[in-house]
Amino acid sequence: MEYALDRFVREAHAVVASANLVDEHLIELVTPKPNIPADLAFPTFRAAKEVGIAPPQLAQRIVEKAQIPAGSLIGSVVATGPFVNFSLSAPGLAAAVLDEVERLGERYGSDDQGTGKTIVIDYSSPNVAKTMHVGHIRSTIIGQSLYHIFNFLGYHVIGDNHLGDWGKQFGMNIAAIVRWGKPEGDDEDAIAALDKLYARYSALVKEDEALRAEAARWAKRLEQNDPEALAKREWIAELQARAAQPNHDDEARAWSLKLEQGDPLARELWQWMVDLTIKANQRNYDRLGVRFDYVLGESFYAPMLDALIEEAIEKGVAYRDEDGAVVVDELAPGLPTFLLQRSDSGTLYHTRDLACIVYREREFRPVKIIYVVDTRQELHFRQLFALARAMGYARDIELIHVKFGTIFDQQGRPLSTRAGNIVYLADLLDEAHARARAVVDQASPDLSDEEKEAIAEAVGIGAVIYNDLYQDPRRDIRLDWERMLAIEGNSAPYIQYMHARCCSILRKAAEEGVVARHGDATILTHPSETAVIKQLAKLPGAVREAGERYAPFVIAEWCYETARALSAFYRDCSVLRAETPALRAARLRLVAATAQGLRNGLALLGIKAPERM
RNA sequence: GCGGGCGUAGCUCAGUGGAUAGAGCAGCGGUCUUCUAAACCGUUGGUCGGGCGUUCGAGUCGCCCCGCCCGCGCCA
Repeated sequence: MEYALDRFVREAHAVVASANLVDEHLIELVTPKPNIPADLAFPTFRAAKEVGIAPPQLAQRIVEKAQIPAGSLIGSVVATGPFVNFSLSAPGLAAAVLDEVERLGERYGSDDQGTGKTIVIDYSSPNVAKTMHVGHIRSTIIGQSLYHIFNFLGYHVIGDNHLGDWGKQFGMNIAAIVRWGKPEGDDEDAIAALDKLYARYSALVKEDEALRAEAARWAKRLEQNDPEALAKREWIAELQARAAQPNHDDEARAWSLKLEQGDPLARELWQWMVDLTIKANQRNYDRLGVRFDYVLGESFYAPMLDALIEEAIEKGVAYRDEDGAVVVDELAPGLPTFLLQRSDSGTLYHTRDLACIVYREREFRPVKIIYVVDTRQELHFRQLFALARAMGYARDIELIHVKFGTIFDQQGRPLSTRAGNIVYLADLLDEAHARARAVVDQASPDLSDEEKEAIAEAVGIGAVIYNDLYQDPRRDIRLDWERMLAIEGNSAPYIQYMHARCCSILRKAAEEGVVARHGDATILTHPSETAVIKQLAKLPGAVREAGERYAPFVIAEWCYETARALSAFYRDCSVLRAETPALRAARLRLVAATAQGLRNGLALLGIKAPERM
């Protein structure tokens, strides 16, 4: 699709080309820094070298030969040293952009580049039988935003919540339930109880590990004829005997195997946990505006695994070692080996993820599969992608791991039940809501309680979402409530507030019976007006860039810049008390368009835009 | 040891080969009888971790160091 700025770039390109001084392939246009009074620039350095004249001379000659066609969006072309600087025609841009926004409405900024193509996004993917905590928020929020962005770019997007509902962790859960009994209570309570059981069981596993490690240490000292060890011979033998007994880890692994093999009790407990978790998570998803097209957990792929393991062996990318484990050796230089099957015949997550790729390829024929997963799993995905390719799968699919950093507590420690520093997602959202509510109560006491609640929810949740989307997600982050729930400065509430101000103006205009529809946009030439219009014009490009970079923060940045531009306009240009009725009408169109643009941008982030705050 | 990531203002971060490196927070000083003060204005604050190189031009690309984080076959 060609938007106003696309046309501007095309026209500028044509102007340079038509001077017949430089080759097409040497024409690269760049966006100047904000302090340069231009909207597009052609740096002539490389072309000048090719042509054999000094850059400033070349720039000068291009400008001399430049012919701006009638109706062009180019307002002026000047040579500034070695640069050819193009400026937009403010009236022309205003007319074009407002027209586009009004014509496309909530589709303004969308594109058709993805038409007919499918993208699968794998996001959120919490573990079953665990309460969702802040650690799950990043994948959920980034994934949902990417869903909106690619959808807006015209792709058919499939969102899949790849639940962690299989594997040894369920062996642990089941073993714990068998040992200590099935928790009672409602969904959330039962899951909280399961969290505790799991922690209790892992502690035992850790103890076992310590025991085996100690036994091994003494065995080694014994081998080396260490005097102390020799003296404690009997005690060591007893220690080794204890360590050699099947322990909690073995028990868990056995239960996970039983689960895979369809043991009725294991299946029943597993199903109970899955249902429980899906129900409990739904409330978080509803609050965050997160929706999935599929919820296919790891268990879904279980029936495919045996055949795939055989296939991997037949194709020579894997082999069964002497213990019976199926091993995949270096698929590429420096890529560590990994397993597809345990020596006790249980499967592993690589196996299930491989099956998942095969399934998605067959069912959805996507052009991309995007995994929104913690950066710590980088190696896993490199191995997985290499394996899929080595087996001949996903030849025409781009496999993409969108990585993000880990959340640590304020002291920089990992979040863990043992450290007791877990922050649950629901608690975070509640706190965000409460803080926003306090501000609403103070700022807008006249609103109904119902309206205040809705605003507090939109603003509080918006703040949380924005906090995860406003920057490049690769860095690790420290849990900081003040920052996560920020409602000032570069934050969702600021953007929402500017949107609400637009709505307020439009509401008052409607009350006064002012009609905006036929306002002449070409009279919007005040610098603050032009700045807002230029921002609006940038949305389509921001959406494309966000897609190319898998980076919602590009949209967040656009929203913030737009809100700031609106703020300056709000300060400099009165709408309802504009100097003339024509100006008032034109500004009303601009305000309506800005509100629309902000709504669209926020929607791509998954953030609501209340009309009042 | 090998692999990945990060390092830009006191703090959190933009800056994807171009012109004088930008925001927010925090600090300091101002602005509500005027379309919502969740706002606005002014101001303080930088050896872009260090070095060498490539280039007309490097925060950005390459190499080498330094620091921090993460990962590396029977967990996910």
